[in-house]
Amino acid sequence: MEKYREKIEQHSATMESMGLTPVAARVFIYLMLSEEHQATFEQMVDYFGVSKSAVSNALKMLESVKMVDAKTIGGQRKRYFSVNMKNMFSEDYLATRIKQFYTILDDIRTTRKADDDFNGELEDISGLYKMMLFEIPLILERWKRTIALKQQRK
Amino acid sequence: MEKYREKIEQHSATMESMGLTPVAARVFIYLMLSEEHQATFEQMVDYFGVSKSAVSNALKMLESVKMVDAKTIGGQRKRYFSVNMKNMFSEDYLATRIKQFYTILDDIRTTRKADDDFNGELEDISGLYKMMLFEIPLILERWKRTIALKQQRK
DNA sequence: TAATTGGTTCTCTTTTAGGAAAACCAAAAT
DNA sequence: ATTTTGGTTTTCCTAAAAGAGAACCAATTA
Repeated sequence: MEKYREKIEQHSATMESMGLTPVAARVFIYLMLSEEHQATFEQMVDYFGVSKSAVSNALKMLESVKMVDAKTIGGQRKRYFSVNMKNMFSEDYLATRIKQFYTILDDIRTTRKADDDFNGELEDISGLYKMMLFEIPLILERWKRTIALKQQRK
Repeated sequence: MEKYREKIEQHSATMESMGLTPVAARVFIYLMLSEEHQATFEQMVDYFGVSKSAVSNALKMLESVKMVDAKTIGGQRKRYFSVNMKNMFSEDYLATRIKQFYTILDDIRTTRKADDDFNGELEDISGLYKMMLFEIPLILERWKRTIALKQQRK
């Protein structure tokens, strides 16, 4: 893992810009690069030289947004944490955000009953987000099929 | 504008959860609800009773991400700020974020030359994001056509 | 039963972000 | 030439976030 220090720093910066805390960002990248793409609590505390609470809270946060999950091996108490790709930016998560946004737009549109150009724009953008909400599941559907095909070929 | 106080508070909470600062969120919603969907610096300072620097910085931030822009009227120095719907979540902005993300995934995939299941997952998710990058312009294209049609009917 | 392991939670400190207040500045008006 | 207008920038303060360190706790092991 030593050889990855620099790379972890670099990618973590990007993840921080997407809203992760410093330690959470590092843990996330670390896990993806680690042997068997999983690691223990202790390994991460040691590697980064940060406190147990920092790692504990980072993991808690990452688990809460489904970016990471933990498994035990052979009934041992120790947990192995790993990045959970498939759930990460789930349909639900995206859908919620999109809905939140066009809900505001629609409300503003009906509140200001002006029927001017700006109301038209509000309607247009709201329409775009609704299209997105409709199209995204279709894209995901197609994506899943390409994956299924890939699996078959193996 | 007085009658909107509550509504502005309510929607601003959502916008804050999407990453805007308190004042930026309020300015953004205020502008959409205001007469002619535009307002002056002074109006906002007065309405919210916050400092000029708070409003100035909020506007600076909102302009930098293309959510708001300013125009002058009749060569006057005073600027009228308004929400810039069409640019807001522009293709470029989305594209940059999406690229940032799959760039990390692709780099990690090539770095850990493991060729295991996890590498497969990385490739899958990266593929999804690339699909998105490809599909989004198509959706935008169709969206623009529906808008054009609407314009014609007027 | 005591000690160890694998964390979590609590309290305290440090860092950072958001905003206030005042100084500042350029353009326009007087 | 001075004052006013329409902001911007700088400095400072406060509050919130991130993390340290120690205490804690439940499960396991000795």
